[in-house]
Amino acid sequence: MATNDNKFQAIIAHAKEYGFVFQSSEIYDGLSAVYDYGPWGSELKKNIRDYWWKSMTQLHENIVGVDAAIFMHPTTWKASGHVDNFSDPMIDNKDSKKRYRVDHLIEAHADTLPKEEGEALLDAMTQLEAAGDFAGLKKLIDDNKIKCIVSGTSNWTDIRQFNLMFKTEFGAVASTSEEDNIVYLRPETAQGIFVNFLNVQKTARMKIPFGIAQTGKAFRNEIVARQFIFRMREFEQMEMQFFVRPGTEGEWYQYWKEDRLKWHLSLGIPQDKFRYHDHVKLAHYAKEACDIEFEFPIGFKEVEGIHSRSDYDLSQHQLYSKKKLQYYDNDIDPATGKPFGNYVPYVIETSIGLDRMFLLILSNAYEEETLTKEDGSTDSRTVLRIPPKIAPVKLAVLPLVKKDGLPEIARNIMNDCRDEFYCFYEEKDAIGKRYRRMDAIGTPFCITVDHQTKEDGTVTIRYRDTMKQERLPADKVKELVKDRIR
RNA sequence: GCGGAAGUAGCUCAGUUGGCAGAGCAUCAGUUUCCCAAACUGAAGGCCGCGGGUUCGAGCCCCGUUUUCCGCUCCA
Repeated sequence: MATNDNKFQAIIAHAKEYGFVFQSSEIYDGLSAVYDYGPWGSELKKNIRDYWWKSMTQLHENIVGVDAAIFMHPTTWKASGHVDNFSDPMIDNKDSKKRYRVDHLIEAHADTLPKEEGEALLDAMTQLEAAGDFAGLKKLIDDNKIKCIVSGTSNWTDIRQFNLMFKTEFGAVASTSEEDNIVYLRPETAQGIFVNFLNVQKTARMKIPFGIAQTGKAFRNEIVARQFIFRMREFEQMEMQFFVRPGTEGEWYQYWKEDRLKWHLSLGIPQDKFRYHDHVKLAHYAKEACDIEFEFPIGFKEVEGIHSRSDYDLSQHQLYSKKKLQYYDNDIDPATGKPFGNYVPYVIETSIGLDRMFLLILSNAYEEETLTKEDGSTDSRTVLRIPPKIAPVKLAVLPLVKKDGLPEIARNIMNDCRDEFYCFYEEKDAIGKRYRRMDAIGTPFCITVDHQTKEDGTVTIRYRDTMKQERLPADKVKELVKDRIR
């Protein structure tokens, strides 16, 4: 475990040193649990996103995309349950360090009292809650001598609001009734899909079963921040909501559970680094749920969730918006011989954290390799074995020396290739050093232009993973790289 | 949120009893160099985390604060 911790620290240091991930606002001592992506990090992140997007939309005829706004009508979050379920006052016991929801704490105490006293206590709590009177609630806890079940003491902190969602004000001019103006930064992207369900279904003429994909930022006001980009206040999700006929959700859940793991394996990540974690405790709307977990240096952790969400979300929006969110199914039900007719579709969700996927790729790619040289001495190199198709830089073009016309030839090759994939040109320092620098950012291919190039038009191609070299005609380079990054 | 440890150049670190701010690597400019972190010359790079105190004098001692790391807690 100690070595794995070291590996995690090494990956974080490497990510910073080579321009993948920086702490946000670092010159102001940072902002907790917020990170920025640097030159190679933003390229890698974009490539992961593009690969996911393409495999979802372009390669599935029955999945289309949307790009919904981060701001949504506040009622969205009442319908989804985020406002009521995740904005409760919290209190900590100073002795046991145990944190409670205030209402749970008081309700538990009320259960131990005679019926009338208990109800009186709950009435008092409800009134104070409605008034937002935290001091009053604290006094209620003190007056009733409510104790922590762990420590058995009444040594409580002040009551604080637990805010899952970031709040901000909508409109340039402050309103007199501030509640009217509150909007939230979305805590998940899924709701942008649900509220657009009919828009997408009608305009793209989709027939069930079909899916809607979306990538985008989401925001959660969590309490503490650790574990680098694994858990962030601002993060990016890649979600797909798949709408199915009620009764078929079980088979589609199974389908997506398997299909999503195949996607991960298609990037060449070893299967034994993954496992499913089936949820035993389900959310009230869920029928089935599982996580795909990856073995990070900090242990097996969730990367992606597959959830069978029933018709909960669409039904909730139907209820709150008073708009029908139903689908007319023309297919014939073999049981009745008539069309299936109108219904609220069931939903299978696949939801993957882009930042976690980024960390997965980095964790799997990072290696400190010990090499034995020809003379028997040992050397080390740090290499990122990023799958070529998502590597930030695909090809480095290197003149062996920066004279004798070699840079000009290299520039021509570079210009020929840069339209097709990301290329990097460098003529500084010895060739070995340049190879190692490319290893450190995960560039899968380097070609070197030397004096022989001037005679027969061939260059050396050097492979990142094996460090092997071979010669090939310069005009074959583009096709070779294109083939390897498919 | 609680407890512990640490913040000196981009990175890794040294800094004597409290007395001129240092090294290696990396960076940049050159010279040299025909295939795996080569050599040489030169340059640049610092509010010693921040604020206060003690002192003739603080990177070093004292207090506070902040950030990071480790452990616990939390994580719909």
